[in-house]
Formats: sequence, structure tokens, C-alpha cells
Amino acid sequence: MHEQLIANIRKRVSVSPEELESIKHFFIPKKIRKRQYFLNAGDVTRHTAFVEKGLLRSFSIDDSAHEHVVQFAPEGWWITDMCSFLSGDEAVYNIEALEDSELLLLTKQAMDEMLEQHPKMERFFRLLMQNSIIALQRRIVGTLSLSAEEKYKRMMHLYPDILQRAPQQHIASFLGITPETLSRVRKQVSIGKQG
Amino acid sequence: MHEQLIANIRKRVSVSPEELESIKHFFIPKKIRKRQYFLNAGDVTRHTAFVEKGLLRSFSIDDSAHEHVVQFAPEGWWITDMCSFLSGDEAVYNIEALEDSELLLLTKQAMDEMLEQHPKMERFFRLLMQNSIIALQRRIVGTLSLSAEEKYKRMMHLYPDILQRAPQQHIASFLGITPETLSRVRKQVSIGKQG
DNA sequence: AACTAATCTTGATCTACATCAAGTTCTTTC
DNA sequence: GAAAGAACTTGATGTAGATCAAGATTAGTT
Repeated sequence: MHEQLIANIRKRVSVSPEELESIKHFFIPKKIRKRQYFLNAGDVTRHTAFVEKGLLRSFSIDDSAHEHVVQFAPEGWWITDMCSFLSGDEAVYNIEALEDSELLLLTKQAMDEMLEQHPKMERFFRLLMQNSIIALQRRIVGTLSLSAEEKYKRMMHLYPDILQRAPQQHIASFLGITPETLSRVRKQVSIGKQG
Repeated sequence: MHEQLIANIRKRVSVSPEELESIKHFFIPKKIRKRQYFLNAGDVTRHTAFVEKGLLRSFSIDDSAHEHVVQFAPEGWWITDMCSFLSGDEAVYNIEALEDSELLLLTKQAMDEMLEQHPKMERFFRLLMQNSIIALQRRIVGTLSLSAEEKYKRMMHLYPDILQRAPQQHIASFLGITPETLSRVRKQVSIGKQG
């Protein structure tokens, strides 16, 4: 149940088997079925989730009732509404399971205790966040500078896996284009490949 | 010379005056004049910069030679090309001073030593990055969901200071619109106010 | 102070993508 | 396994904002 988590931690910091054993116990396993919501915008979440298995998405809904996918979280990724989790604010994002998923949940309190007992984990989370920032900055530039087709092609090589697993409407939303445009772009790209 | 830095650290973690004194010495003060580049895309940077005074911007240049402002950094903010700083990759962003500025530079090595000697700073940087992530996610959603006018108004209340200090072409680029559109939006908004 | 160059404004035109609409295919579910 | 409902495709039309172009301000330099 904790394989992905352990691999995820080991990738960034060196921890002894004993430490890992202790760290594991701060997490609460939870299964969530496809289409179930892990978080509804407006609620306050006490948890941050590590995805052991499955796929989730976080998204906001704007005034025109359009959805905007903020993040996809497949195995090995973390997902929450950070503002709500850290500050107890009302969440602005919804989080939905796109597949039957297995999560490892961390409450704010458990996280603080864990960081207290295992200072190495401060470093772990810092490194994790550094990578997020790099990816988010790139996404902003991509959103501002690429055409619909370029955005799609970029996703093809950055996240080929998610492209296979997530419904196209959500991929379109993640890329900042409509499902119709994505459909046309896909046709275009597939013709370009064979022709 | 370190007032902003000290305030910035104190805001997030509690540190003794002695610790602060030690921490200060990991930073190298540097002045940079308006229009000077702190970093050129393609170079590798050894430094991350804390802005004591002044204003900088980081930006990328796309294939059509358009600039895209990734970040503005006024007093109290940090700026670098993270990927280059952390991994020694070639920088993808340029960093330019928009005003005569005073920076406090941290090399990767100094940062690692500082984190070693002052584990509290791990926490400090983690908290700093959490805030960045929250802001970046919001910016992505804003970029995808708001009209040009809404983007401008949002900036008016999120960063009124930068709106005053940075040239409009760079603000337009930050918002993902052209300078012409920004000019029209500003006219529109100012008419709306009085009329 | 006058010259130069950058920045900002305004108008006319163009275009990538959104929107609307109607059909098709794939998924649930009972 | 048939019916209902999502999700995807395709075409026709609309539009926000880009691009192009030319003038008006503003700022920097000698």
C-alpha cells in the first residue's frame, strides 16, 4: 500500500528503513471510487493526498460555469487545495477521482508532527515544491505562448500517460482550449503523422 | 542592507539574533542598475537573488520573438531561474532589473551550507515555496478564465504597486495580452470609473 | 533645451479559437 | 443486452483580442 510513497521519498532524501516505517504511520490509507469527489470547492480540507494508485484532477469553476483543470495527479503525485489545507480557508478547487484510486492522506497535524520528528521531511517537501514551481512556471509560459496544436503536442511528450487515461474534455480544460478545438487538433495531428 | 531579508525570514520562522547574524553572512550583496541583466537565457546561474530594493522581472522569449514575463520581483521577493540554479541547466529565463536594485545573492553551495547549519531555513524555504505554488496556480486559472479587462483589474488589486512601477508592455506580457490591448483596457477602465 | 529613442495610444483589419448546433460513438446501468 | 446518457466529432458562424500601421507622449542623453 505504500510502495509509491516510499519510492517517492527515497528519490529525494535518504531515510533508514526504521524512519520510513515511522513516516508511513502518519498517513491514513483511503480508497476512492471513480467520479467521487475528494474535495468540494467551498469546503475546508484537513488533508493532503498522496496518490498510490489511480488518477485525480483538481479544477476550479469560473463565473461562466466553465471548468479549469489545475492539476492531474496520477500515481506518485500529491494533490490538495493548498490554501485550504494550510490556512483552513475555504477551498477554491474541486478534486475528483478520474479512476478508482488509492490515496494516502496526511492531516495538517500529522504533517506537523512528522516534520517535527523527521526534519529530513522538511527537505523532502521543499524539493517536491521546487519541482512544482518549475513545472507551473513552464505551464504559464506555455499557456501564453503556444497555439492549441503546440500545447497538445507538448502534452503528448510531457504527459503521454495522462493523455491516454484522462477524458479529452479534461485534457482540453487543462490546456486551456475547448473540447471541440482539441478534437480538431487531434485529427490534424493524426493526419500529419501518417500523411 | 539586510532589513528586507530579515523581515522576510522573521515573518515565517522564529530565529535568534545570533542565528540571523550567521544567516546574513551567507549572502553576497550586489547592486544592479536599471536595464542591466542579472541573467541571460542560455547561461547557467549559480545564484538565487533576494531583492532588498528595486524591481526585477524574469521572462522568456518564444520562437516568434515574443517576450513572456514569468515574474516580477520587487523588494522582499526572490528571483532566479530555479532549474538552472538547482540543476546547473541552461537558464530558459532572462532576468532584468527594471529599476536600480540591491540584491542579496545566495550560491547553491552557500544555500546548502546554510541549510546544514540552520535547519530552520529548510522550513523557511518550504513555506516560501508553498506560497509561490498557491500564487502560480491562481495565475494559471486566471490566465485561462479571465478576459483582458478582468486580468487587468485583478492585477490592480493584487499588485497595485507593480502596476505603478513596471512599464505597461511588461505588465501586458505578464497578463498574457498585447500592449495595445492593455492600453485599450486601461482607457476603458478609467472611463468606467468616472462615468 | 533639443535631439533621439523608447513607450504608449488610437484606428483599421485579420485570425485563431470559441460558441452554437446536430449528429455519432462510446459507457453506464438496470 | 437494450436503453439512456455521457463524451466525442464535425460543420457553420461569431468574436475577443492580435496584428499592422501611424501618430502622440514621455524619458534619456549630450
